[in-house]
Amino acid sequence: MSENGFGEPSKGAEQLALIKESARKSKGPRAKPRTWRGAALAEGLPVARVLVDKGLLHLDQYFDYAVPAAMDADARPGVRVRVRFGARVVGGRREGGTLHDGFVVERRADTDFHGPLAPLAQVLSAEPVLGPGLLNLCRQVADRYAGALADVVQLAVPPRMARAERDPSPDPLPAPAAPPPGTWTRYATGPAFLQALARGDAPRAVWLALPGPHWPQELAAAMATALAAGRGALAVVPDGRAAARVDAALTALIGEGHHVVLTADAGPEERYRRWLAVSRGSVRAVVGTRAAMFAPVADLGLVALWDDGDSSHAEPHAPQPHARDVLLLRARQEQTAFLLGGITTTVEGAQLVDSGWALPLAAPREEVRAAAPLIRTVGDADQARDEAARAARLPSVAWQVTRDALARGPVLVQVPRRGYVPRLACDHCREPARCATCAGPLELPDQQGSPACGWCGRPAVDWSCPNCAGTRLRARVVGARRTAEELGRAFPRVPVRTSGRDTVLATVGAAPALVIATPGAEPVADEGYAAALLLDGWALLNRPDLRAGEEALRRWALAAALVRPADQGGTVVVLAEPTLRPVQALVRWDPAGHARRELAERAELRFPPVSRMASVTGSPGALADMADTVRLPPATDVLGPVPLPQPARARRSTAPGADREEPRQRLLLRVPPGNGAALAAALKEAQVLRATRGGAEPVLVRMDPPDIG
DNA sequence: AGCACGCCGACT
DNA sequence: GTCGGCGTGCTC
Repeated sequence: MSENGFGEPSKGAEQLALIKESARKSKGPRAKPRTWRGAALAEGLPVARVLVDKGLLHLDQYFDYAVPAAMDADARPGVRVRVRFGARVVGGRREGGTLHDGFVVERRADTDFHGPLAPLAQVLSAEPVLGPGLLNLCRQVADRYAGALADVVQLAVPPRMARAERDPSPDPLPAPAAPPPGTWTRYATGPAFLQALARGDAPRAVWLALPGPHWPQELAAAMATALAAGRGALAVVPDGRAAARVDAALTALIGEGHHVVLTADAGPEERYRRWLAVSRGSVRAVVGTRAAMFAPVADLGLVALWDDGDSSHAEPHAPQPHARDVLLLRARQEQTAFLLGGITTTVEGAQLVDSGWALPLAAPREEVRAAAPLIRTVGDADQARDEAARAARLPSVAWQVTRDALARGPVLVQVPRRGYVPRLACDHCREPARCATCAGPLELPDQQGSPACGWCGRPAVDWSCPNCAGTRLRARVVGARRTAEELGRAFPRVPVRTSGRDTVLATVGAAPALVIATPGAEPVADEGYAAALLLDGWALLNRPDLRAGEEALRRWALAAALVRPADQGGTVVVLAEPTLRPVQALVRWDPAGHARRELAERAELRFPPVSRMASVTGSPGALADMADTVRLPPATDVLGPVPLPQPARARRSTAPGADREEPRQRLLLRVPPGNGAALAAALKEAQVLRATRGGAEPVLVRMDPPDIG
């Protein structure tokens, strides 16, 4: 092995001969590695199989590179490297080619590439960040979503921070003692689930958490039990606030040093430092937000996901994997326990139970009654009878409950987002009002202004409802700030706190206060809220979305779960029709029943998640070409194509020529249960074919699109 | 995707 | 006679 691997004369001559030989087209699948330039190669395993970091489907394969002797020690599987890629052969020389990042996935003695190998340009770091387990997971996620491996790896491996890498990680602590079951005893099968974890088994449960403040401790106890059994544990939660609560609970249970928190607010370097501690096996428990779903926990024994209905669990970057699916893949691949918890249950959660893969983990009825607040509804009929409501935007029940509760503690007011810009609907039939010209939503731009289109800005003159021919408009939602002002005026001696998009409060004290919050930004009250007003009733339910009911129930229940139990006077007033299914589910506090009924309905209508779906988006021509190319599984339904409305985009089209773009259309593909993988594979194959063929316009493929009307 | 090779029209 | 159109094909 030569110290300086490059340019040794005798070897250089040999290489030249090999280059000439290669021009004669060598045969046989196991060619000995040959390389350009006069590099001395690593002696033992001179070939590195490299995943080149280019998110291109038709380059979704490994490339072999020669390992210069000088890089032999560092170029281990999993390390980051830089390689020259895309060079051309001119005469006997390689020219051009740009440097790309990549990962060594394997060291080999030989290659099946029929040609001379380019050498690795550089080993960026000797840290093996993409180990076999993580690589395998990324591969499965890429396949599941018809995406490119490199795209998934980019989501899974954080960017390198050299300083964090230099420092050693702490020595691993011995496993902590198993915690007592605590409030898990409130659930029928709670202790049994923990016992199975303690034995090192892999129980799987869909956990309908009781309302109230205990879920972070319960989640932490499950993790600590897995740790005590000598296994690792991973919990993914929707946001930093939830992560902080589980972190605090875990620290209280087993102290510091056993776990890390992986969230964005730690900053990139600290986050990478913690990630390395996990990757190096120093720490075996992780609490984090979405990206933590890939955390390479050693000997994983439990994966948990909290509130899988929260939209932040859907990764926005290609191929847009959902944390629930990634953790399901991990539970299967790594043979771990699985805990899908929430105040409500999604249809996907209900399906895991329905299929028998997971068991329901729920509390008996009397525990629910002891934990849930009293729910009161105010429907349209009540509001019509209520003169105070018409004058003052809030029904008198809400005023009474608020006044009453403010004597005992804080009151939470859940208001819809969007400040002062209420959208408009037909006063008679409640159909959302749309612009006659562009079908955009009609809005009231300011308090005194006249209604206008939110997309094209045209004023709505002579509006009439296409549904019922009504001519009067009403505000669909009351702006958050306005409600806050009104309530503040009504209770002048009570402090008003607001928590929303820009300023999210984590907690509020036990003293009387009005806490105005948008959905998802509700602070936790130290001793629970005395009452909650849920004011965004039909704004939530009116959305043209398959999940509108589930999502409304989820947001209401999350807010209601912060209120004291009914026997301590906890009351929730929800402004919504009491006959609607999600409203009834809230009143009876039966989110699991709601999810089961939604699931049954989806099954009947052959909607996801019972059937699997993919959407293909592009110009009409490109879609037709894609349809000709793809070899779909036999039982595929092809729905559409339908034109896709282009909201937002139309208003701020900055790209030149954006407006002469063809209208985009969407094709939906639906397969029966069990054919999702075949559909993904077929779409990926067609994408590769089309991209390789050249000249074809790209289309966007998305598995399990979340936004189908 | 980039990037270069390759085979047909209007220019010094 | 050449410069250059972007069709086609490859990237270890």
